[in-house]
Amino acid sequence: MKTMVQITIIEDNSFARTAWETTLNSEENFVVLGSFGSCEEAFESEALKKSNLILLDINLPGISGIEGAEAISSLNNKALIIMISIQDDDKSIFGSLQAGAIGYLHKSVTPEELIDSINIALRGGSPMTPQIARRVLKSFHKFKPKLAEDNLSEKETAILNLLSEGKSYKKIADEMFLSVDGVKYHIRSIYEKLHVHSRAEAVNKGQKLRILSKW
Amino acid sequence: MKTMVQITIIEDNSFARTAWETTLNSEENFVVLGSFGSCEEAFESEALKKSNLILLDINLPGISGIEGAEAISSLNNKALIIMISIQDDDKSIFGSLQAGAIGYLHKSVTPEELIDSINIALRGGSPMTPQIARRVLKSFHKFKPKLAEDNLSEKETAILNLLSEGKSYKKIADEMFLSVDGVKYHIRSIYEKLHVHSRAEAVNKGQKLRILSKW
DNA sequence: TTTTCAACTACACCAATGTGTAGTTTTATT
DNA sequence: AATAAAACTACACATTGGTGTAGTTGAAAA
Repeated sequence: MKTMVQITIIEDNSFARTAWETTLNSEENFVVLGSFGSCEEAFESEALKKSNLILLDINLPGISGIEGAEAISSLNNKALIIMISIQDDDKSIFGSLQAGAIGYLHKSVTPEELIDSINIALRGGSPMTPQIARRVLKSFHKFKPKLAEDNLSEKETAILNLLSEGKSYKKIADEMFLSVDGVKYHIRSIYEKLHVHSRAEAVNKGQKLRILSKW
Repeated sequence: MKTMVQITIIEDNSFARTAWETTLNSEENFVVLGSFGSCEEAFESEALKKSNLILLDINLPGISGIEGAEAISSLNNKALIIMISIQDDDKSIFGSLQAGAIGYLHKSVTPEELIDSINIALRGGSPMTPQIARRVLKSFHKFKPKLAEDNLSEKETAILNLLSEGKSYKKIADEMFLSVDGVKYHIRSIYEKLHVHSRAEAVNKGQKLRILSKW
């Protein structure tokens, strides 16, 4: 017997659940180990631990799909988690991805698409609709303020980076060949441009606006 | 005449360039407005400004594809930029996405895949290979340290979030029904766990480890 | 040339921060 | 019940940080 892909389904709508179950079971190398209407039920069985792929609905009674994904990935971090949702708001999408999901499908997937998606996941890919992909990519785009004046200058960006490393005014001054008050001068403008009043806030905003590098 | 999709190609390998050009021109609703061997050349022409889609190689002589993407998206932010690359390192991928690209293809794409990808982009999607998608999604996953001890407790996480908002010890103490020294007590452990010695560093690390929310 | 402005330097001052040390209460372990 | 660890509270103190105000300089705009 070939190596089977062992799948768990968690979805509260029983029609959808059984539909997927039969679709997947009719594939040669797929077995549905368990299908549940809630995370709570799933956790009582052994299916989760043995599965190498989990289809997880976002909208579940009790423990939500996102919370579930988090729990599952700490229980069995080898399992690939694919979320299936009717929502496509930022919270659902990014929450899921942060929780460890590697794919995000819309509930309207056809059986063929579902099977393709699972195969993509097994091959190391990330199945998702192009629209979701765009949402995700957008979150990487650099923030472009309307007015050029709102942009930090090169010097200011450099100082913000040093601030983010926790360096004191003195150290920054030394590194940038400025007086301590010169550093303060620039920091004043940084704070003004970012509308903040402390290093911590500035660093936070710098990250969110992708002024500070993230990788 | 139907509305044409106006395309610019920037790719230094002339074989690839002309191959794509002919592929795309043979499509009914695509026109290649210009194809160039470097960003410098492209910027001298009007093609870029008129295009609504740009295929951009990453490895270019002179101005790199990433720098080019940045320049192009500030010149013409309606244009959809699809990167085409043989590299798949983090710097290339995330640099491109940050620069404003909405898709990322491997150079080995077939003509059919290229056309499909362009259509996906035009429909508001983000064409990319499943493997690239996985890389991108991975960057969202929460950091999971080996030892549970290294994890911040719920209270610590809450405090770190307040720190990131620039709140003073006093304010945090009030909000969390603790004494100022109680807050300090927790901050000591936060700093110890994150190996930092200041708010700014802690916020920075918190963001990088995805302890602080990014959206 | 005069004016303007950005880029500094300088000083002052209080609030906030980081850290050492120590004591108390609560919670979990044995 | 005894003990240990975690979760605080408390105090002290040097350092750093944020901000107001003001003066200098050099380069660009009028």
